[in-house]
Amino acid sequence: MLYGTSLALLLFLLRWLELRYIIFDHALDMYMGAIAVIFTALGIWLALKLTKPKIERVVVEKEIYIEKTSEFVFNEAQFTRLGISKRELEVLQLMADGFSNAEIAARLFVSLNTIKTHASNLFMKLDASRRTQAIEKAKSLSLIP
Amino acid sequence: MLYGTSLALLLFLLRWLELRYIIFDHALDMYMGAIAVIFTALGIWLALKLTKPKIERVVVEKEIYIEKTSEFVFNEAQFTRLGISKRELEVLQLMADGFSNAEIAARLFVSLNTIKTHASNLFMKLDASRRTQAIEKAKSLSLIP
DNA sequence: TTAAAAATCGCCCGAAAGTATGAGTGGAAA
DNA sequence: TTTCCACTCATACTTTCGGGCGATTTTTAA
Repeated sequence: MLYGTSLALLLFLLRWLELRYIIFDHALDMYMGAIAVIFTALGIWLALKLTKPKIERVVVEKEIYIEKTSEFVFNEAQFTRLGISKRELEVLQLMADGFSNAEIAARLFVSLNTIKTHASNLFMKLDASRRTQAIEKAKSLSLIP
Repeated sequence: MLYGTSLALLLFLLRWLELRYIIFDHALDMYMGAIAVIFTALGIWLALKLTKPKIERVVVEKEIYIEKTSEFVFNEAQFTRLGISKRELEVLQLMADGFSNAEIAARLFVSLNTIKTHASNLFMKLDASRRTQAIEKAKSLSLIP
């Protein structure tokens, strides 16, 4: 056992000496190699450190539900965009409330024909051909509650 | 002029010689430097080539406002209380969507008269005399969205 | 199987609704 | 002052709606 151990140690020593010799013999090459490795590492490090990260914009759509019970907010933008007049809006409102042209006329103290004209203009502006369509559209545009 | 030119040339020659001497004198250093530069470049190239592109995720929150059509809950109670039939409800829905009787008839593959009958029955049951009124009432009773 | 309910369709007629066109008035802006 | 526009009204005509009535055929449920 002792013999075996010493033999192994000797062998190790020889190996180490051999290695040292090789290293010594090829000192320049090793030096070059070391430099190459080190500077390669430096290059990698530099590249990783100094490259600008590619910015990726992730749009997360956050849905916000508006309570229908929340009080009606009139859409001024659509109102002006469509060029609807105040009087027309009144008529539209009353139409949506289920009044007939005659009833609207009476309520606004104007003639039936006037209401018809307003209605006609409304239909044009709202791109509708029936009062029900106009009401639908107006509601979806938040022109009326 | 000739004199000036030759003087300049001479100066250039001297400079060149001086440079060569320096290079020769420091050949090893230059060599090392070149290796360092080359391997640094190699490292950078390696890093850029072999690493996944750095991606920075920027989360942008976009708020989307959704008209809370909040899960329209059909009012079964009112539906049965008023004795409205399924077919009538269909007609009611299409009326609310702004379709004319003729359009509804075409959509449901029945005659115009049939739609008129359904409409008539609806008006009775909803205690309305106009389709706009019927729609109003139906909406308030949550029979349609 | 049978009665009730629902769905289908027809016809007539008057009342609304909607179209097209023209025109007068008053207030605000240019 | 003139021009523009919202508002008003009218006539004439077409289309759609809605009421009233009756009828047949499915479906559904007792």
